[in-house]
Amino acid sequence: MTDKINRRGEIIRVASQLFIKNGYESTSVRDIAAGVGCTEAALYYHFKSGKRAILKEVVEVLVPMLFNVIVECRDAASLDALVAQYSRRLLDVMSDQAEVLRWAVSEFPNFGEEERAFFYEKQSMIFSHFVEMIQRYVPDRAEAQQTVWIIMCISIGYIQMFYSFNVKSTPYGQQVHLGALLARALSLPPP
Amino acid sequence: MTDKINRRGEIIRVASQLFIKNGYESTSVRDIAAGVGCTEAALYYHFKSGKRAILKEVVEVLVPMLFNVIVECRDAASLDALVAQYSRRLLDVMSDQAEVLRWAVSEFPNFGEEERAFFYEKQSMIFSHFVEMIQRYVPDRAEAQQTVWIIMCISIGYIQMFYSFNVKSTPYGQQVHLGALLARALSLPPP
DNA sequence: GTCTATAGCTTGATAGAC
DNA sequence: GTCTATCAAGCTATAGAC
Repeated sequence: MTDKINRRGEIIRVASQLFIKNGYESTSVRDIAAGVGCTEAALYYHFKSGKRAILKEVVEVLVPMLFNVIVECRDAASLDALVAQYSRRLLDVMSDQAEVLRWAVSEFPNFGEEERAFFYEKQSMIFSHFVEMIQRYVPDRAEAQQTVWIIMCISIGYIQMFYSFNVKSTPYGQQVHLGALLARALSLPPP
Repeated sequence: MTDKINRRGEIIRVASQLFIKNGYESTSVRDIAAGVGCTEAALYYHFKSGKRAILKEVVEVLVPMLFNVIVECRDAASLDALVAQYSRRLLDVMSDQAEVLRWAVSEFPNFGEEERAFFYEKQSMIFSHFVEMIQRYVPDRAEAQQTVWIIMCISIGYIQMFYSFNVKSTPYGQQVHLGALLARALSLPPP
């Protein structure tokens, strides 16, 4: 009810940023406390099991961000339109997306059973949802699944390549366009 | 000339493994010394600038591994054959490749200017080389470049998805085949 | 080249007052 | 709920003997 009602949420928010920026191991409980503007001891009041408990809740905030772009592309008129919309939407949130993806890859080995289970559950939900969306245009289920894998692999690879590694196009090559890559890979007319 | 001639190389070898397994930050100089079988002080004899200097040389060993798979697929008779050969070869070394890729993604933000420059130089060399290989079958340069980007993005995405995250295929779906994904994305006959 | 010893710092976590 | 104070354990790095 007071305006400090959300110390806990604030801790998660600050911790997310720090974990993404510096990694879990390199972020100290002190750093988090400083960011929030309280002492370390106060953190241990809110999260009895300490740093690990904070990670767990951060995962529950960040992992959904990884997959949610997809859901927002319902009601496209065709596969072309869906792919165009998807890649536009993905590029909009790319910087965030790239950070979260890089973080997820880095931190995944440190995840415990619970965090992994949560990740797989979200991934699986989104995959099914995506396949259903694609089946409107590609009725054959196996083919729709393959389409989804291609979109997902290209998206992940593209993000890693051009955002995490910040690869510039080579001297000869103009900027690489995600939409064009996806269109070519799915044999759609170029955007 | 003695059999301890390569203490230095041994340090790099052990450090590479530990950095990949636990990350740079979480690997202590003590861990490396223990793995090598000497004291920390001895490490500081071989690497005057300490842990950081070790990272620099580890990068020079690991980054080339990331890209070298590609080079080994010369002299294929067709694009189909090249892609088939490439994905077979990549799957052979996939575990290593996945580990090194995950490590590179994780550690990239900690790289200094020199390490980044080294990374980009290798990446650029391999990209050019790959484009030339593809141009035997796809003479148009822009199209050959796009082909390479598609192969690279799908490979990276596939590795991250199925090795770094260890995503199992969903209930409905059979195992996802890298070669099939690449063939479909490049409009080649399925393998 | 390799060792022992240690300086000087940061870490995650807790006890106990308010 | 939040604080001060403190802890043991860990860290990188160096000095100096052999």
